[in-house]
Amino acid sequence: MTTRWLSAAEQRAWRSYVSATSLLEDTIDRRLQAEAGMPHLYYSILARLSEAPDRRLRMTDLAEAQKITRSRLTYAVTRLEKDGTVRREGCPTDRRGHMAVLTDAGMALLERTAPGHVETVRAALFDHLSPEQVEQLEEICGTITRAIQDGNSGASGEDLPWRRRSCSS
Amino acid sequence: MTTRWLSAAEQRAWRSYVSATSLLEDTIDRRLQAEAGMPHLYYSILARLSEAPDRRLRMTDLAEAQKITRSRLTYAVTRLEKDGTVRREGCPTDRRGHMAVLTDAGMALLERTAPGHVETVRAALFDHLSPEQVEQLEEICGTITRAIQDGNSGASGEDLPWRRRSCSS
DNA sequence: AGGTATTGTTTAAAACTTGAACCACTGTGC
DNA sequence: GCACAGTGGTTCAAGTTTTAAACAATACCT
Repeated sequence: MTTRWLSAAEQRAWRSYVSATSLLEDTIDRRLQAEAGMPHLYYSILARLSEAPDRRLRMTDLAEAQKITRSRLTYAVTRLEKDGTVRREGCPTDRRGHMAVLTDAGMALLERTAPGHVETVRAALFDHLSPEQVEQLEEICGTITRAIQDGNSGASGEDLPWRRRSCSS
Repeated sequence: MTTRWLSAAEQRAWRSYVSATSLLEDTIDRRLQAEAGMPHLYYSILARLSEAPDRRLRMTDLAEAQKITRSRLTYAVTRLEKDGTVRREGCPTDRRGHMAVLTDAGMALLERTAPGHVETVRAALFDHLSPEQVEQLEEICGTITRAIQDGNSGASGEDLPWRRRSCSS
């Protein structure tokens, strides 16, 4: 079967996408590192916890929500625990389980750094997008997510673990 | 000054963006790791070289194009050289300089793995987007890139180096 | 009970990033 | 010509992160 290469328009869009996302991720990481002392992944773990009922989540659920391996999450939470932003608690209903709990210090850190983070996101995106574009963005990203998740459970059947990590850059 | 939080629509779009981009980057990395034996960054270095005149680029230019530090690029190219996909050559016009050159083996690897890569990108994006959405995506990503690049040279004046890495996840 | 699947951690190795120091060379001003 | 600031690129050591493969403890099923 012969390859269906990208059209010119698709290539332009793809390149634009790759550089924009990588630039933006760098920008966010830099800012978060400076102000919260942690990269985006760790910050987003805290943010996720802050929205969970009782500010706590099972390790496995958290890993799944963040789409990372449990091993990786264990490492991350260990570090966050050292920072004092997260605490582990045993799970009452399942003695194998552990909950990651956002501490008050963690919540305080979020409250202190969220404005800067939002400012970054605004400056990079929303201050320059029309309301229509915001909707378009959501729609497109939703499509991407659905495409990947359907594709994954379908074709290869594989789930976790995964490696995170013209020829379309 | 009080924080301008994200509107509901902006939050939805932002979350959608974050999970889509991270999922997609994972998917691409996994596939490229499996088929080309390298993560996306390295692959994209090869791809970039393949399009340059004479399949070669000055180290600094390459670093700038990829938006990474020279140090990081040195590391990457060293690895690619071990793989045999890139070779270093001295620069004829500036004896300080070095060119990274895509080898025949590197080109062959690209040709062998590009179809799979394109397939990944198609399956995740373009097979599910209308032509209008493709244009919207390009436009939005262009806006992001411009916003970040203008913002960087303006406010803080800083350039390189940078650190690569409710509270908006 | 006995076997199997989950949960989460540990471990050791490998991959990567960073920042600073550094050498070789270039270009500029005097 | 010659100091001298600047550029191009690498090296180095330290630190961070990721991975895969065990592993122990517990739960679930029959």
